[in-house]
Amino acid sequence: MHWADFAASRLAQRGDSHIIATGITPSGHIHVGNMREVLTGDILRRACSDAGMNAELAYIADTADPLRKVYDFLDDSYSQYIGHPVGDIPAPDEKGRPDGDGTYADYFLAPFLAALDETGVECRVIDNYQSYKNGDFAENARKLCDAAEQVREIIERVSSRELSDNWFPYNPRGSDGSIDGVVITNWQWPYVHWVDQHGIEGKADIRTADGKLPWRLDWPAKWQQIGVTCEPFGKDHAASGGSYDTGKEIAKLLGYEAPMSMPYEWISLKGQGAMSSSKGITLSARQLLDIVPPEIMRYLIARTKPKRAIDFDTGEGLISMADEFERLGNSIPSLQDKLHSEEALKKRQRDQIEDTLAFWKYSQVVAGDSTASGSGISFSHLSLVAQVKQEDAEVWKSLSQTHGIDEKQPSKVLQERLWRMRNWVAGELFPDSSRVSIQEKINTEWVNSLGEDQIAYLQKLSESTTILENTESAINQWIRNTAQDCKLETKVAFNTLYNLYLGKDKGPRLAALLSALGKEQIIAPLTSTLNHLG
RNA sequence: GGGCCUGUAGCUUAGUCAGGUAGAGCACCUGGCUCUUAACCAGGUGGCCGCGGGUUCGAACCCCGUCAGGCCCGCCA
Repeated sequence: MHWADFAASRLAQRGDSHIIATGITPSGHIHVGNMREVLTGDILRRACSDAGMNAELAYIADTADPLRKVYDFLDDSYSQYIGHPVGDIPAPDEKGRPDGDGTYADYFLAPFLAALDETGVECRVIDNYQSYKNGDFAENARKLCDAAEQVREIIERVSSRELSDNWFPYNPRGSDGSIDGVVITNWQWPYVHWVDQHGIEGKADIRTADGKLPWRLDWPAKWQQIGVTCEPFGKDHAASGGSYDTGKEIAKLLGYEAPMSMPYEWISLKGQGAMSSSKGITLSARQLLDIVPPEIMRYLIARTKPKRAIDFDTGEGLISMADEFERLGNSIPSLQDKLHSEEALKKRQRDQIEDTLAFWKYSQVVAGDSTASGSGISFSHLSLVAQVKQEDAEVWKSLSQTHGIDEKQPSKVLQERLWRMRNWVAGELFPDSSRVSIQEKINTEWVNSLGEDQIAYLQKLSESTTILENTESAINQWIRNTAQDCKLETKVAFNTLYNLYLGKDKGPRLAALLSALGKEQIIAPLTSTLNHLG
């Protein structure tokens, strides 16, 4: 059974209506790791719907969280905003100065939400800072402040850590707007009285956004307010004594049963380590979707159990995963037939087929549409054609010859695949091993190792270039017919030509490659090789 | 120091909760396609299931220990 269906079946035992929550603090570029959280939630939501339950995904933007530090991508002038809610401070401009349009939170949130939309994630966005302003936290904040000693006991016991004497279940903002270094002097509904690091005194109304609950309390308070029944979260929260453990007890204090947990592992970038904004190891959701088709991003998450770490390879690994996805799409009908046929399947086989079908189902950008995501063209082939053909029209023409697509009206999926492929090929993430590079110089060692029959073949090719037309089919005929004339095995002929042009034993469709090169470039290596042989 | 997660073929992994001959995909090899070999189709090679012990008729799975990687038990998410 697919992990999402399994989780849905456990949720079904709790009730038939569910709110799955997910959220992050928009303190910087929102990266692929965060994408896993949201996609995990979205796939679970679909699984619940498929199982006949009502299910909604709530995306909580933690905009009330304070700016922790001046990140590398920010100008030093941001130091004045440390401790201020990210939903309340200005966005950075292109130089990282706090002079951009809109809020800091929106600046990072907007592209991420757009990326979610592209990936087929359906969610209700909840702005946490706004929730504080609306007074949504008032009741829970009151209960927690009234039960301050009990709350302290829970956190100290469960996390086995000692809280400072002046710890209080509410962090008000001081006279400069920062929550850092503010000490509580008194609590009387609805005011928390404080003295800040400048020695200035004041009071915060907990029915407003004059401050916020500390994270370990903010979380369970939100569960209760929103009615969260399940939440995927990073493995850090899941560790014993971590925020989920304390959250469970705090929720009980608030008279609410904690949501079902769903811990997930990190995504790291292959060869670079864990995603970390501060170390500069990061791939934002936007950067990702500029090269990875959304259905393939979904596939990555859907096929991997949440507890398993993902080492994301944006190079060769992406090509092979995308090819796998394409093959999977082609095999769906036969898998379905196999599952429904009378043929006796072992349980293991059946499970495996069911899982595979689920991978495909949950990868679809449009839920329920099981045909739209396949493009019919493998990634590896598309990468080649995209490199060889500069004009899109030429790509469609080539694909119509090789794969029978409609040259005039390529599918939308395919068009999007191509622009992403072009972005990828143009950037640094594209793997060198898949780059097509024509040999600049002839490899004399290789030339000297050529057999008589191969030399005769090259000779014959060279003699017949004058009448050669620069089309794929003409070039293909030229290669094959000449080989036949020389009584050279086709296999050897191709091997020889791959070595001549690419310096490799194998390669992409040679006729396609050569026709894109142009006649002069076809002839030059032939001539220089024959000259070398004298 | 205390706790949690992960370790299965060269790579990605299923199976661990409910013990019953270790299953896939990629790569590789072979064959097929009077279209090419990085396209497509069929078949094949490849596993002391991290390691050591225990329970059992029987262990990848349960128990104890051990090694390796990651995470939490400060702030913050």
